[in-house]
Amino acid sequence: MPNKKKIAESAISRLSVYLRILEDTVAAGESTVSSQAMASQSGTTAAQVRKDLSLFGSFGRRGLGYSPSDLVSRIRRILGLHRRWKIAVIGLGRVGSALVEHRGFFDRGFDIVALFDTSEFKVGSNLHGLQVHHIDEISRVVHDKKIEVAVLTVPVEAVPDIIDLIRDSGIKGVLNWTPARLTLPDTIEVKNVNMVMELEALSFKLSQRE
Amino acid sequence: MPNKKKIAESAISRLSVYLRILEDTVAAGESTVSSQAMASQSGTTAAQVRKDLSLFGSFGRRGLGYSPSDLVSRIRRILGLHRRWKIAVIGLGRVGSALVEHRGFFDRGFDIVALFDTSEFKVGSNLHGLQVHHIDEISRVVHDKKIEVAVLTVPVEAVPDIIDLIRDSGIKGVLNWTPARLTLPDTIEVKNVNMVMELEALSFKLSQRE
DNA sequence: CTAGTATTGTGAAGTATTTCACAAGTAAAT
DNA sequence: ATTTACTTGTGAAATACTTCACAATACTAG
Ligand SMILES: NC(=O)c1ccc[n+]([C@@H]2O[C@H](COP(=O)([O-])OP(=O)(O)OC[C@H]3O[C@@H](n4cnc5c(N)ncnc54)[C@H](O)[C@@H]3O)[C@@H](O)[C@H]2O)c1
Ligand SMILES: NC(=O)c1ccc[n+]([C@@H]2O[C@H](COP(=O)([O-])OP(=O)(O)OC[C@H]3O[C@@H](n4cnc5c(N)ncnc54)[C@H](O)[C@@H]3O)[C@@H](O)[C@H]2O)c1
Repeated sequence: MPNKKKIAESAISRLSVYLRILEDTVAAGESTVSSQAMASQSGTTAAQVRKDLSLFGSFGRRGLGYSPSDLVSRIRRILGLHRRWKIAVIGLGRVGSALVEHRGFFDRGFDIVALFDTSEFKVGSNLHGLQVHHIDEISRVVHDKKIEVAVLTVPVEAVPDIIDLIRDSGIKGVLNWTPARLTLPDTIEVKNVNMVMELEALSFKLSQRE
Repeated sequence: MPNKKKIAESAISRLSVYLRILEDTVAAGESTVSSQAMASQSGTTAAQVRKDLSLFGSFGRRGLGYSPSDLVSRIRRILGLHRRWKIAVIGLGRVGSALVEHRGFFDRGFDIVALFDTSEFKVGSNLHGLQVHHIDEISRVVHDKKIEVAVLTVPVEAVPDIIDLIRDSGIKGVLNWTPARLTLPDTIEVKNVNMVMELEALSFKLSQRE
């Protein structure tokens, strides 16, 4: 909440990386860590690390370095991870159900608390201890459970059918697994996970090598 | 192969987006498309579209626009998609098997042709018509089948056990689903898919809103 | 043939991001 | 006390990326 200065996307993803490194550093019992140490473990430069941190404050001590445990809480707070987030998964096919069963999200502060589908075989059933709701109930459930983020893992063809429901559900952010380009108001943050685009970027880089 | 000029990562992912839009344009039977039309469908600006394309050549006609079908083949070739790619999946758990059964990769030029695991229940069995090999066979299979890319979907704890095998297997690129930071020579391209980092970026943006 | 409208390709200008480089702070050794 | 070895924080410089703006080209209408 201090400043609404524009922060680069790239700086944010580096902070995520630093956070993991620092958690390892804390676990290893180290009491200080230098920007150089963070840089070499994250594949960037010491100057970049210091600049990234300095966007949010002065967290280190000259001559000494940073306190890993202090920095962990600083970065958690910067990234909004000092609280837990409630997530809904929409579409419980192969990807959706893999996500629901994955404990890695819970471990990092993200609680999957509601599931939605349309299939008559799935609605009403239980998955990993959670009841599957019909997508038409999304507004009510999002409101009741105070859900903020939806992970969208429906077939791309289903997107037009549900985009309005999502828009009006009160959801604040979407992690979109479908290859569709979602049209949502910019009051809703959208992040896309697109495996094919990643493979295409690999293809480009490998092709360039000749 | 024309120029090895450095091309921004961001430009490449936009080209992937343009490609999808152009395929739709072709399917809709349009015979021309303007940079403005591509821009509005992809959420960028007409100048950006033209600049991105001009990094690789002059593909349009002044006053007229571009030929969608011509541009599709141009971009396919730029991205290295004028040929098919052979992919191996390493780790056939929830995520790995979801990927294997997904036809979206095949549809866009990526053939999953080999599977690896260590579990005695999986090695030797069949998945989606493919035999599961033991990871120790990776070098032989990669060589025999001329595989270039591996998708890594093993538990993060297994990464140290297999990183050397991957390094020496002849694989040219890795799509890494694990949260581990892979240490591979830079003759091997690595792309990371990290769901938690995406959620953290969402968390940051939603937190900034207050 | 001319006027009017559309649209590309691209240097130049404008922003954004990364890297440099150094003053300033810390501690240990002597 | 002074020297030496480290290390941060941050303006300034360098690089990278995006946007601007306009000459060049194409077509249609009159
Ligand atoms: N499987 C993969 O490896 C993979 C990889 C990358 C991207 N994706 C994308 O992820 C998405 C899901 O893929 P999948 O393989 O899990 O698909 P899937 O077909 O296995 O599952 C889709 C699920 O969505 C449900 N569904 C259908 N219409 C719905 C609606 N209107 N509302 C709510 N739920 C609905 C279905 O009942 C089903 O349970 C697709 O868009 C796919 O392109 C998949
Ligand atoms: N499940 C998810 O939603 C999800 C989401 C994001 C990232 N991930 C990551 O993807 C990876 C896989 O996740 P998952 O949920 O599919 O795990 P999983 O436990 O379901 O499957 C892992 C598979 O890897 C195999 N394996 C173990 N050691 C191996 C080795 N040395 N060589 C080859 N195969 C080996 C196992 O036999 C198993 O089949 C993990 O690193 C996880 O953090 C998973």
